Amino acid sequence: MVIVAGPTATGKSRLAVKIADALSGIVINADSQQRYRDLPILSARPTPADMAGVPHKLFGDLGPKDTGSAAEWAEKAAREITEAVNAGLLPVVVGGTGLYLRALMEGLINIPMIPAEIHASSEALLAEIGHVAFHGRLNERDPKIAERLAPGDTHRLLRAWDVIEATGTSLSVWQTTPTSPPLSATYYSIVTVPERAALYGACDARFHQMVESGVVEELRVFLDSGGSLDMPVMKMLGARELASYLSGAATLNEAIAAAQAVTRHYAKRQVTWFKGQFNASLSISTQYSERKTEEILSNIRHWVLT
RNA sequence: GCCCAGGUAGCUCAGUUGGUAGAGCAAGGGACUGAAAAUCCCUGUGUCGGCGGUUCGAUUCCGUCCCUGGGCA
Repeated sequence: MVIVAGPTATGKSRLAVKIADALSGIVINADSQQRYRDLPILSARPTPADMAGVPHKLFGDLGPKDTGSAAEWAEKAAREITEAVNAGLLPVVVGGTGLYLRALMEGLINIPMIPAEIHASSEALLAEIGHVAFHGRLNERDPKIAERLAPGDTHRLLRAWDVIEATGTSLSVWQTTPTSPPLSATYYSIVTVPERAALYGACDARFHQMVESGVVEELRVFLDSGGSLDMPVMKMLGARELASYLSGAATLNEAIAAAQAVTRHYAKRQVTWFKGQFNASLSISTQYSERKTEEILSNIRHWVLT
């Protein structure tokens, strides 16, 4: 299968469609936020026109209150991939969520599901005693993992606590167990990493484009029809910023500038991830553009043959 | 032309009772093993508007000039 990865706003979706179109494939989403059914403009989900007759999977499979996870996604993706291959189609997985791609390509450590009550009590404890004390407690239970975690690192602290509570074994021990991917496959992976100024320019321009396409109205309608700020969808970049405009706390221009800034920050984090955590078959050092299509396709064809 | 208030980091500003300066944001680097568009960690030299003067020493005091905003003519 083919993987198209890279930071946001680099033209991954268009490239994926080109590849799928040329090599009779289907596109499978590996972007955590584009899985949400709501707010398609804000998540930069491909429009029906963008999809250009190519089948697209795992776009919009989550409701606004759902929380996805890398492992759960990887299993779904593995099913879609198997199905596609059985139908004689080339799976083209596209997205910027690095952890999702890792879960698919390498697998995650095989820890049993944490019971919801345990996670809830971990959260309650953290809320009650605060980060520093919580980190201290973790250090008593599981010093090996605690020393690697910053006291402010909410998610990882909770995860480590959940794991020791639910399994009695340190997450650091679990992390030494071998991982295995949900399916065995070979990958041709492409990563788009443009030079910084171009990347940021693209982020800014794309958010501007979203405004022209009606994101503000999209969010207004969502919030007016039962959506609220504490739902998991609202971690979409720009959601809070635009909401503060809608509530009158900021001007539109301020909201746009703030949303562009968080988008840039995210893109930067992605660059760091793909640089350090992802080993690509082909790295493209600019935005994707139509002119590169032939070269990329011939690389893929060559890979298929070998 | 006159009178105020300013001119300090990319931006908004603090500050130094004279010993060459620091916050927020921006920016840069990094981490990442079932919330990942999440969650974190690290990084602050800049002719303190220009030129003179006083002083051992001036970003700080004095003079002058330039620039910006406001007011009066």
